[in-house]
Amino acid sequence: MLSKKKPADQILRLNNQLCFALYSTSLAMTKMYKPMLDAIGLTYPQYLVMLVLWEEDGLTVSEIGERLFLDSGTLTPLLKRVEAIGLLARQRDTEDERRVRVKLTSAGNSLRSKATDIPSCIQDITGCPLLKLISLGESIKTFRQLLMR
Amino acid sequence: MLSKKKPADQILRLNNQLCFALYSTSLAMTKMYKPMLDAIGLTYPQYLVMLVLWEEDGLTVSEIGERLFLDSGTLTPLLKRVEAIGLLARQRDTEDERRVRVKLTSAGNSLRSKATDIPSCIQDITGCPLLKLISLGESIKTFRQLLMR
DNA sequence: TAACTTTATATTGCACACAATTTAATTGTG
DNA sequence: CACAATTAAATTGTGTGCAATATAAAGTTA
Repeated sequence: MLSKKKPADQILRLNNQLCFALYSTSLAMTKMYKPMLDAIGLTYPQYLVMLVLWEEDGLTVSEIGERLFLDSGTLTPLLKRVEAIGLLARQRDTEDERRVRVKLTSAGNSLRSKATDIPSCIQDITGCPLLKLISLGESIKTFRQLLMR
Repeated sequence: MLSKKKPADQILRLNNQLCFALYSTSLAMTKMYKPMLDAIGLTYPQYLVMLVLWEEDGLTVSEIGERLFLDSGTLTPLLKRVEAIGLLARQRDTEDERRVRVKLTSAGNSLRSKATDIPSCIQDITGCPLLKLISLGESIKTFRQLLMR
């Protein structure tokens, strides 16, 4: 009968599985997106910000951060770059001068139609059935909830 | 009856699911690891390099890169930092001077025992059954294979 | 209302990721 | 053997992530 405790080798390999699987697959996903995002002039995190604003425009920096789980140290310079390419405008909230509201420009709104084609490419490239992709996404999000408790 | 084509809203939200689930969960995982890795003085990518070397010591930079899916632009400075804290040594291969072999120091080897405790913390923190974690890891790795074809 | 606390964003510094280029060593070819 | 082509790392430059700190506005309290 085998020992109940696994040797360090196995434990460290097991560890390898989930955390490294997430890490490496996330990077691989970003690489797969890159050619498509290059075509519309965005990086992946910038694309995420646009997705958020396409869902709800005029959010503050921290509201965007809540949705993407990113803080101002990441978002402020990122938003400035997206502003520099003309897709959004940042302006202090007149109600509360501490807040900065982020609004899409017309160019930012127009870009949405070009981005619509991107998602289906995951299916094309991976050949993975839609339901499988959805199911995997749900499992990962459930796990994220557990991690962030 | 509903239209077969989903509106852009839904498509862009769906897209949100898998790619953003991976991205945000990977970052959440790294944050969860941070206190444990701080205790042994490593960042998460540095920890990955140590995992690789604990499995097989004396690899070249590109061999480490193949296992982690990282290139020299990422690894060279990272390895220099880990070398600076005394866990490994980088030396040109005498057979082929283009290659740099990375070998653990005794401190690097000793650290292994301290790292053994880390993996089980995922189970403790998430309260997720081991088999579920393994299964999720396998699904993600399968998907990674499809992405990297 | 002046002093203190909290809140929202910005800044700074460090460590990745990665594309693109450079440097140096090795291999392949005539 | 000379020389072009290939290979392995290193370097450079840009863009994240994030901790820690700074700044400034709003809210709170004595």
